[in-house]
Parts: sequence; C-alpha cells; structure tokens
Amino acid sequence: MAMEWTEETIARLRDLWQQGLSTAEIGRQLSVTKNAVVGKAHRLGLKPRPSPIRRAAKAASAPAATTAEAPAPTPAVENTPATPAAEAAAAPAVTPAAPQAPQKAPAKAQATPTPAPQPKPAAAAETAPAPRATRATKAALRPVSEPRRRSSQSCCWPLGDPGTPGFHFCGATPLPGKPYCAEHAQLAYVKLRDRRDNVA
DNA sequence: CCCTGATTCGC
DNA sequence: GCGAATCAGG
Repeated sequence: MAMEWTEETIARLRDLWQQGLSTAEIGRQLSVTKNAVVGKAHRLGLKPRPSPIRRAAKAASAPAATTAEAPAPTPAVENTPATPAAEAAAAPAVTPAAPQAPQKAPAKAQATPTPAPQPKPAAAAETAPAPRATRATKAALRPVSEPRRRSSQSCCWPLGDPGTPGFHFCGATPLPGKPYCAEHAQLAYVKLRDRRDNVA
C-alpha cells in the first residue's frame, strides 16, 4: 500500500524538511524511507535544499535540437554555496521526536524547554550506543526563524496508532509556523538523538 | 563504509 | 502518485 500522504502527514513532512532535517531523518520519524521522503518532497514542489550531488546529465539528446535552446548562459557554475540550512541543518539542536505515543510513553523527559540555546548538545549525550546519527550530533544550527507556510489549522500530532480506527490527530490550534500545538511542540522538539524505532 | 540527496522507472 | 532501486557526491 502506498503511503497515504494526508494533509497532516504532508504538513509534518514540510515542517521537518524546512527544519533542515535530512531525508533519512524525516523518513525515520515519518516511518517511511528516505526515498519516499525525497520523492514526495519533489512532487510537492519543495526541495530547495543542498544537494550533495549533481547527477550526470542524462544523455537524453534532444531529438529535435531546437535552435531556440539554451537560454541559460551558465551563470553559476554549480550548486549554491550559500545554503544556510545546509550543514547546520544537518543536526538541528532540537529534533522532532518521533511522535509515538505521547500519551502512553512518558516521553524522554529530556525535553528541553529552551529551543536550541546550546551549541554543543552532544558530548554528554553519548551514553547509549546510538545506532546511527553520528554527524547528526555535531552541528547546532540557529533557531529557525521566518515562519512561513502555514502548516495546517490544526495540530497534526498523531495520537494512537496510524492505521487503526482510533488514530487521529490532536487538532488543537498549532503554533505559528508549526504543525503542532504548543503542548505537542514541546514533545515534538526534544533534545536530540532519541526516537528511531519508537514508533513501532 | 558511512552519510547525503536526485533521478529513474516499475508499480 | 508512490517509492525501491539506482545513481552520484562527500
């Protein structure tokens, strides 16, 4: 079954994407593969993010070599070096915790009330053998400002198990620029390196 | 080898 | 429309 990209799901995708999380990261939190994330992101039209590669131009030689072609005099050589959310974005000081069972699970309790004040969240967080997320610890980005793209008019924090009849979204009024309400935003933006397969 | 995202193509 | 497979760069 193809992933059901609901408005809420898309809102989450957009939010996390905009936060600068990697596709794999978003995928984990959304319980999809990075491919799904990047694929959907493309179709959604978002995706102005730093690309590590530039994929060789396919040899699809235009059958009809229209003379009125090549309007681009090759201004910039390649990718834009000025990507604000590039490196820093690789590991936001706060990463949305996987919204597993906010009500059931007592959360991680590590939730920091203050969003991203510390440049070095790592160090002490190296207790448990993190399955992954190595580089994810280094950077500490800036507090994302400029809230644009209204998410939805309702908090899209998932409650219950996705796919089950009881599953629903919070529905409360979200914070400006966020897909979650104030309460769930606190749960969502937990410190770092937590979550993974907590969604189960 | 790990990571990253991009594109292609069968479904 | 979806996403695995594949590609490509760091």
